[in-house]
Amino acid sequence: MHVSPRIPTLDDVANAAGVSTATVSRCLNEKQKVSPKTLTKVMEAVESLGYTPNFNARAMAAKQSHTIGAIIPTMENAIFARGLQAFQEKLLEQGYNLLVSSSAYQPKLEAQQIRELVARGADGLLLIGYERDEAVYEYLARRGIPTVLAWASIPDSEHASVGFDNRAAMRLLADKVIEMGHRRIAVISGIVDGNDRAAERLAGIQDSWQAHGFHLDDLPIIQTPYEIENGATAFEQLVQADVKSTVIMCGNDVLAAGVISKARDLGFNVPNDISVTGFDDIELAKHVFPALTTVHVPHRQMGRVAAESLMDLIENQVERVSHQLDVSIEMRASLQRL
Amino acid sequence: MHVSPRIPTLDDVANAAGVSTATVSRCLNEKQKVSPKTLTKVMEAVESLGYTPNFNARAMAAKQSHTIGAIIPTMENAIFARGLQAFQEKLLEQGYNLLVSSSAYQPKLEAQQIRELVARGADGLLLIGYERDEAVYEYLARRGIPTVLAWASIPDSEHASVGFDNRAAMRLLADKVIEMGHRRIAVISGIVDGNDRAAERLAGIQDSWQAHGFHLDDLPIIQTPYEIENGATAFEQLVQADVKSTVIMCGNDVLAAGVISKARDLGFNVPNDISVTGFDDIELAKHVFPALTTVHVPHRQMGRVAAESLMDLIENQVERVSHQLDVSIEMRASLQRL
DNA sequence: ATCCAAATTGCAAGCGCTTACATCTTTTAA
DNA sequence: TTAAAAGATGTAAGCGCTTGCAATTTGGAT
Repeated sequence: MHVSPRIPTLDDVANAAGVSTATVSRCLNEKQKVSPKTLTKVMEAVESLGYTPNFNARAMAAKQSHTIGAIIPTMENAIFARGLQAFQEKLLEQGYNLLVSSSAYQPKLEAQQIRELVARGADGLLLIGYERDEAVYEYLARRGIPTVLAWASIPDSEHASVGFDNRAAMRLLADKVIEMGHRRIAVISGIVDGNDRAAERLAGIQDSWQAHGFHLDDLPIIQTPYEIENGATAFEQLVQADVKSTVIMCGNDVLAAGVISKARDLGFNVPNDISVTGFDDIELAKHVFPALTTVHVPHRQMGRVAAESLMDLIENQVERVSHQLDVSIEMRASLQRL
Repeated sequence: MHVSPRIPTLDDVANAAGVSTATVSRCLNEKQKVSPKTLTKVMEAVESLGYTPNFNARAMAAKQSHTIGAIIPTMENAIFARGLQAFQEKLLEQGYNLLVSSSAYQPKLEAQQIRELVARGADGLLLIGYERDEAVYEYLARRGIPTVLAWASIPDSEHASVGFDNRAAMRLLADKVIEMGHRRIAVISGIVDGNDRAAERLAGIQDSWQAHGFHLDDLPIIQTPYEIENGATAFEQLVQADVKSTVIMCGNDVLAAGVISKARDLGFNVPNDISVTGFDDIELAKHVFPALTTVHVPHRQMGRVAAESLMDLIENQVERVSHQLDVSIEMRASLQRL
């Protein structure tokens, strides 16, 4: 179908401009090392030939790709969108490109994609959370790939990280819920297995619950993947199982949105009959009805700081640092004093 | 910081296994051309060295990357998520990888990212919609990059496409709205400029409006970027401008969700006081209250078919084809008979 | 004019892999 | 037993670019 068109190379440009490939390369990468005259000449040739540098060749020769890889658990909902957006913007400022892939919350897939990105020559990596096979970290260390972990705060300081304490944050919210008089809480959590953020959030609720003198056996918990539909289903199960709670605490806003939706379908008035809380404070949280009480996460700041940290690791070879960001409780109508 | 660890190469593996690099390469790519004995030997070496092929080198030598690039207008909301997911799944089945970037609805940025992906050696491209500078298409043609356009049906058949007729679909919905007795419609559209889907959807409403004998001057229209917050704001503007409409037709579900949210805040009962419609039928549509009447788009099918078409273009060098998929109107509670 | 440092350029060696082609082994069939 | 076919492996030439180093030019300063 295609007539295999000849794609212009550095050589072509060099010939057209009557200089060596080295000079052309310099025009493209270190303009200041080239005389203005030559620069013009070369750029004209580039222009008229429609030359675009071959990325693979460039990365191979230069041994760096100016590319950062990020692997996020999902693109299906907006959880990571804003943070990643900020991350990318910051990277672009520094002349780096971002390659994103999604692991669908599957550690195996994530490991595979890490290798893929490294094989593609990523100069650095952004990973979500800290819980993963030790072999993965070893691999990264062996290859010397600067990596920052985000969306979580890391217990040990073995890795660079930018995030917040999911456990403490959720505990804060749970404390507030209990303070407001709630004594029958049900939890709809994300799948805890292989997801440290979900696990910590759940633990935060449990911490609070126990600290207030309650027994873990009296805390109903459903785990389900982060999807709006699953939040709805989980709530329905709770109702069918005749669990009487005054508040549903959800592992994130997406689940909470599902709960609110289903609750209304089933004739519950939120928050009069039952309160609901979320986590993340994604855009949706303000727009469900009633507006969602949730934990506000500084997504954009996290993305920005993560980018800066990573740049530091890569370019300045600085030591790993961990940034712990502050979160806050966003009180909205979905949570009512009992 | 890093001690620049030595990363194993094909050569290392070859030495370790006592064979030539060519043989190792064959073990990795065309096992059947190698004796079982050598294969084992080589694979062991690969294993013990922790070898991972260098993607850039491979792509350069083989002149193909087994990588497909996709540029979508936004990752911020779920509009493209499901379709892209299906697209990727299909690609993986065929041994291809997907590189995604987002153009933020900016044609300039899209053009730049197209070059970027091509420079990275993408074997093919998935683009959204058809409206773009002719120069871009020329560039693609010149480089011989197989491309399929999705989420729209293409008027001419110059390009391969997989999508649906946004205009006809929206017109169908508008017809229904008018049939249900609505005579005062207000439109909250996406930004039409540089977005053919948005433009066609708007045109679809106008088609219907005029076909029913109304005058375009009597059809209030607000254009705003696809964000939930913007839908809310736009509705507020409509109210403040004292536009009395019985239904708000939105360019997509995200805008509609914002409208529903703001309408409630302002004391409107949807759909009793005012009806709302969307487009896309993303997951959220079922879960807002009242559930959103919208145009159902077969996202997953579109993704799958797009992948198949692209594979065909690339591997079988078949001619371009256009697939037009069927959409349907999803009647839900947000639209009420007048 | 003359010389030297600084500024420009070119040369050529890779970067890590694939693959056409040549070479060497093994198998098969007469 | 032997020659030809088939199978397995090796050789080496790139793929398109960057970059250390050498060669050349330029621009003062003397």
